[in-house]
Amino acid sequence: MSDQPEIIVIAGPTASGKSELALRIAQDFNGEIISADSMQLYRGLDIGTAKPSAEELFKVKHHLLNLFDIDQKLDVYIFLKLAEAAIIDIRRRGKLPIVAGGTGFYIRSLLYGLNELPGDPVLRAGLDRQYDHDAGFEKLKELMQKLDSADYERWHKHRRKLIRALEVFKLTGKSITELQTLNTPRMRYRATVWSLAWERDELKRRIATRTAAMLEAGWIAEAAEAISQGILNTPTARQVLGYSIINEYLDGKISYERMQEEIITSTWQLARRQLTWFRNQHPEAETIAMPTDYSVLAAKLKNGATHRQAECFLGQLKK
RNA sequence: GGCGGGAUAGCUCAGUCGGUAGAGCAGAGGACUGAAAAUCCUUGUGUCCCCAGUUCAAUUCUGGGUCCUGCCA
Repeated sequence: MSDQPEIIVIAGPTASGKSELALRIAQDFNGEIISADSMQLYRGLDIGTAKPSAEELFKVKHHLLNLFDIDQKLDVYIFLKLAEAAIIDIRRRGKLPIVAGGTGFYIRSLLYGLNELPGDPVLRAGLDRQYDHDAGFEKLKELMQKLDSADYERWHKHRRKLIRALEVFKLTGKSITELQTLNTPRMRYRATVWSLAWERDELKRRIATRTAAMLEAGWIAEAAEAISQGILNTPTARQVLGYSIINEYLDGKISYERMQEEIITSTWQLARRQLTWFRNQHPEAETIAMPTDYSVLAAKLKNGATHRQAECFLGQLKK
């Protein structure tokens, strides 16, 4: 039985049916679910992030849901530490960890680890204050051009990434680009990784249908509440899709139909980025053409040896 | 009915003092190692509404037509 995977990962774009599949697998294989979703980590964004229902939460234990308030700042590293701890916890209790979510960056960091580069929240907060605005960006570029031309070349259009590069440079005296190239990330788990893939138009239809359902389920009231709590000005949670569009509707700037259309469009754009990510960043993943009968997938797991981590590593970073 | 404005990329529109045209959005592809549901990069041939006229040459000028739209009746 040593051939069995240590963890199962179900990835894919939004509205691809990850949660549903994870739930069935968890029930049939004595598992618990770890959400790999940057926004489900927050309390209050239930409908808007399509969190599992109370009933589903009752059936199967879920981890990494509702752990933070909306005004708290999050990042991959925080997720990574929590997810690693959750895996250890679940396995210690003899259960199967099932990671399910659409935040590819988080999933990859869990599977391959993050280079042990230093981070200093206090330093970064200072850098944010100094450079994370249009005026500061110009100064940041000038500074980085002098300090480290490799980082500057790579990131001079991404303010945030340049700030992180500066942070690492200040802590180590070295270029983040250089440090990231030091070792090749390899799979750290014996994992079965599935990437759910739908035919394009079908996924679009699912997104449209689900958006309508979410709005009918009370998303607008939920958003109004989050907005009154200031979500639009929070450091991380303000990036959630939908809420600022709903805000425009609440302000009377756009019609209901327009709001719904814009949400569907943004959701599709998200899905496309996710598809690009899973297509190119996950050599270990097996693509599952949806819809696929659950029985077929369950059989795959029972047969074991579905993981293929041994030969998987991420390609060298391009210069 | 009268007097205007408009008709150009899937959408909103710019432009061509006559040499067959370009932005934003959408769409497509890509990147991504501490904000990732974010951020960024690449990618634009379409009867320039129709017909006739002037011209070497008309989407651009002239005339007629069709369809939108504003104000007055």
